[in-house]
Amino acid sequence: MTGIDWNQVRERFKQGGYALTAQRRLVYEALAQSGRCHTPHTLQAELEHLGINLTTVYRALEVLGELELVEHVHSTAAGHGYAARSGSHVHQLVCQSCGRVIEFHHCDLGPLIRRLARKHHFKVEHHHLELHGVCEACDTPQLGQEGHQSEMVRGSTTAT
Amino acid sequence: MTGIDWNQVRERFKQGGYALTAQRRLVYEALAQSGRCHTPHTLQAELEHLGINLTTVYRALEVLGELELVEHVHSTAAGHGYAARSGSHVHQLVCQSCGRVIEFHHCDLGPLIRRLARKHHFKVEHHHLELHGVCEACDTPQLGQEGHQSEMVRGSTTAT
DNA sequence: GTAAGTGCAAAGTCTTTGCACGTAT
DNA sequence: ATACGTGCAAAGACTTTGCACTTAC
Repeated sequence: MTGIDWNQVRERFKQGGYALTAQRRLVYEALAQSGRCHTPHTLQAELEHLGINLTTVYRALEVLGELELVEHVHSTAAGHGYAARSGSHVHQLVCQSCGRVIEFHHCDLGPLIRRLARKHHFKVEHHHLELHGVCEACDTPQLGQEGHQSEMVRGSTTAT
Repeated sequence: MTGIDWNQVRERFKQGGYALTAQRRLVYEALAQSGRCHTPHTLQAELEHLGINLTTVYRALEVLGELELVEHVHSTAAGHGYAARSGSHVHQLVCQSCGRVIEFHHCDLGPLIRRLARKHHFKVEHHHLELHGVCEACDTPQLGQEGHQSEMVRGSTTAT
């Protein structure tokens, strides 16, 4: 259940002029394989045993963001974080309970955008759409314990 | 060009159990009359001459947010900030150049949300939509200098 | 009159930066 | 071989908290 196209990732790094280091690969892998959103902190915690520094995680996320391999998510419940992204025009369904992220591409906002642009003489350049709610697993108690409960949500409970 | 319904604001405070103090009124007024998004920092700068503390601005914004009088905006260009909001289901057109915020209410996302909900068995509870671009004034150089160029954008250039 | 709000200063968080060492190309 | 990347520690930016004083209701 890996699903990461490393050749494509490698290519993306090359054309961006960045080196594909072990750390950057690990950060991306952790994000992509979890299928959830993470904060720099939770990613670092997950990669702790590999000796990866928090600073490195921040820097890796910055590079990955520039290469459009990860996306900033404003997950309201769990604070903000990052999630792996698959394309250039992507939106997310974010589970407020476990942080799971499901991407979708067709938002059908064209008509709305054209209407608003005309009405307000506003040149819309891009948009950000996020849907928040509860995923199937979290909505079904019996399925709820399917392993990795949100690292992210736990992580944000720093010192209550 | 005031347009603030103080009776409604007063009522909102009352039903929320908060006191409508001079400071809270000033913070809301500054936000609403500017029609732009601001950070706590820029708001405080604007209210500096009235002796309003940064801490107070933070606390006022928290209360105003709870009363749904202000909204958190993830304005990509200028960082994140707050903007006055008029209702309970609002979206924003944010000018990346001057921070101007234009609200709109009809997003027509119903069909999309139902489709995604069905497909992914996801219970969508709320959504966040923000459109970013360039407003008429900023797109028309001659009109560009219509007074208050973004306090916010300037503000974020803290120490370069 | 009393509970709630404010200002100030201090303490936390979260992020970024400088520098010497390590490593991918 | 060399420019780019990493780890560590320290600095910076942003936000929250404690406490005495003030104010709205």
